[in-house]
Parts: sequence; structure tokens; C-alpha cells
Amino acid sequence: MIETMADQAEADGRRRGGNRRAQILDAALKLFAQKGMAQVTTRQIAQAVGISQPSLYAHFRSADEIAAELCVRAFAALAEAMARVVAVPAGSDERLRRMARAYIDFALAQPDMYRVAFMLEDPQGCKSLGAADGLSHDPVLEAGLLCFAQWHRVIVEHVGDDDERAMILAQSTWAHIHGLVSLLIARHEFPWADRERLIEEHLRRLSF
Amino acid sequence: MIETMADQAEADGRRRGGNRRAQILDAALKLFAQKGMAQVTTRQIAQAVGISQPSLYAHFRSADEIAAELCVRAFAALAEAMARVVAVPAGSDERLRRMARAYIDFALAQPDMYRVAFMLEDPQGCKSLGAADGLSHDPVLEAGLLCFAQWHRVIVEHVGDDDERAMILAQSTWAHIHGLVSLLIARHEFPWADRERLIEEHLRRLSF
DNA sequence: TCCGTCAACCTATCATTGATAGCCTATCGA
DNA sequence: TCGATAGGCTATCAATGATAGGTTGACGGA
Repeated sequence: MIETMADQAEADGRRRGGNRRAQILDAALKLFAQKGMAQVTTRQIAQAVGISQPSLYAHFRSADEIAAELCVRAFAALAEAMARVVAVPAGSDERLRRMARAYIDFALAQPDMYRVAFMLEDPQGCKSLGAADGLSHDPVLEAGLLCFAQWHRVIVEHVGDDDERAMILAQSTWAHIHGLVSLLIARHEFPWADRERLIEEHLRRLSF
Repeated sequence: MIETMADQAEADGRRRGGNRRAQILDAALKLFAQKGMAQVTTRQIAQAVGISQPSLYAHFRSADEIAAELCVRAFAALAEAMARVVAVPAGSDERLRRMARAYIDFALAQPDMYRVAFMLEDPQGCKSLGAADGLSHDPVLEAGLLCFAQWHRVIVEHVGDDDERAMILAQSTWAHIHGLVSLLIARHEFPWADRERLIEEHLRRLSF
């Protein structure tokens, strides 16, 4: 029984480059999606990868650090999804609307990723992540800011050069979209109206 | 050292009616607010109340049940805060705006309560709460629905009798407001614009 | 060819956590 | 006065995140 794990480690593990880290992250994300963040244990992750539970700590300093890394990845994926849509030329209003739609589609297609990025109760696990130097340079925050910057840029194009107004509008519109997807994701049991009609109305009300 | 706990239990505990349950909930909420939900242990709650950790289980079936109860309370408090404002006579548009403002004010004044109600990753702890009968009658969901009903009613007054449209608008506007407060609460570290101006703009954009 | 180094892994083990078992005690109605 | 009951306690469990210390195998210079 137990030796199976060691066997699997040699059969499975060594053959793929040195990307155990990525392998662990993939397994963790899959488990998070299946059972919900709080129900996943380090032993389950280790077993899914085919290594022993303490071996995780050769790649991550703590369980929270795994979550933090996933958080960074999720932000990056969302930013990329938006960037792809924004790259297509269009009027600033149309681009904004497309970006919002891409945001919603991404979140609903990858609810676990979105959950990890935005609904992590305590992303402080990353406090000590990149802080080899004195400055506590938080990679999760940075990834989030980069993601928001994508959103902000399109808003700036839309409303012109009033900086503070642009920032306020960016934050307000972002909250508008986040509110819907986070509730749709987190509250399955709620008696939602028809999802597509709800989204369309929500997007319609994005105008300003 | 240890006997102190027993002493305190007799000094503190017995004197207050039989409301140990409420006492536990208060202590738990306070701790949640101080240290963040995930960092609070049953032993800390017990110590704060002045009883031993196993004694909690005489009042609650599990730790999740404590959180679920707090969730119900928080929904009720929010609903009450809205009801108080809605009771004041005004035009339907003005009432809606006041209710939204009351919602935001409540959430920002009681961030821990709002967090417990809406940002509980896993309110399944209540699955077995009221289900003595076969029907799994979920009190948390019910409290949430009651709270939403408050919101919905004002929307109905505002938009008239198109039922589905009213429901969609109610859900969309609720998401609009929830998005802002949940982000403001959960993302302290984000470089927010001036809070009051942001809120005002967000409320302005509530119109439809 | 041999040996030191290093990364990745393992087993054994901790302290802490939520939860259960079983006993004690004070209060209260018959 | 006495049994029942509510509420509490200590002792203890299994599971969890984390650490300690040893083992293996690849790789590079003597």
C-alpha cells in the first residue's frame, strides 16, 4: 500500500522535467475545484501528485503558499483573458463591454480559479513569499494590481484624462462585475433568474 | 492556571440567564473580527467565554454550526438595517437609494458580520442544522432569502409589475452593491480611491 | 574511476485542531 | 429527600500542517 506511493513517484514523477512545482499546483487547483478549498488537505494534494506529504515542503514553504501561488496564476489568467479581447480593435465603449463579458465568461468557466483569486479569505499566506529583502513585496497583490490595470486602462480610454474620475469609475465598474460573478459562483443555492438574461441586463447597466 | 477557567465559569457564566449560546456567538464573532475566521479555534472561543472547549459541543453540534448561526444573525441584522430605512416614506427611487446606502453603511460598519454572512466560503455547515425532519430546511439560506426579499420588494415598487424583470433588476442591483462592499472589506491592501467619493459614484450608477 | 555535493524524496514524529466518551455537580420538581 | 437533567470537566482520538533526519541518485571535477 505505502510502497505504491514510492513506485508511483518514480514512474510518474521523475519522467516530467523538474516541474514538480507546477504539477503540485495543478493537482491542488483540481482538488480545490472538486471539494472546495477548505476541504483539501496537504496529504490529498501529495497523493494526487504521487509524493509523500512532507515532500510538498521541498517545493512550497507552507500550504498557504500553494494557495498564494494559485492566486497569482489565476490573476494572470484572468488578465490574459481580458487582454486577448481588448486587443481586438473597436470603439472604447464596445471594448469595455467586450472586456466585461470576457471577465464574466472567464469567471464562470473557471469558477475555482476565480474563487482562488478573489475569494481567498486570507491571502496573507503570501506575506513571506517574496520577502527575502526587507520590503514585503507581495506577489499576490502585484498580480491583482496588474489585472486591475488592464481593466483601468480601458476605462481611461473610455472616459478621457480625468485621472481621479477614471480611477473611481474603474473601481466602481469592476466592483459591479465582480459582484455578480462572485455571487453566482459562491451562491449556487440561491434562486437565480435566468443566468444569461441576468448577465445581459447587468452588462446593459454597466453604461455610464 | 487551569482552575482559573472553572472559577471564571462559575463567576461569569452562571450569573447570566441560560444564554450561554448567545454568549458563545458573541465571543466567536468578536474573535472572527479580530483574527479572521480561519485563524479562530474552538479553544479560543471556549476560553473567551470561560468554559472548556468540549463544553461548546453542548450548545452547538460543530464549529461550523457556530459560523452558520452567526451567518443567520448577520443576515437578520442586515435585513433589519434595511427595513428601518425603508420604513421611512419617500418616492420609490429615493427609497431604493436610501436602502442601498443603508446596506453599504451596515456592511462597512460591521465588516465582520458582513463577511460572515456573505463571504463564508462554505456555509454547508448548516446542512444538518434544522433537518430533524426529512426536508433539509436550511436556515442560512432562508435568512439570506429573507434579506434579499427586503431588497426585492423595494425594486418591485420601483419598476412595477413585470415580475421577471423585477427579479433580474433586483439581483443585478444587489450584485452591484455587494460587489463594492465585499471588495472594500476583503481587499484592504488595494489602493482604493477616496472611499466616500467612490461610494457616491457607485450609488449614482445604481440608477436604471 | 571515484568521491563530494546537492536536490528530491522518504519515514517517523510533533503540536494543534475539531470532536467524542464518560464522569461530576448543582438545581429543581415530585 | 431524591431522581432527573442540564451544563460542565478531564482525558483522549483521529486528522492536519509542519519539522527532523536519513537515503538515494544524478552530476561534475580530481
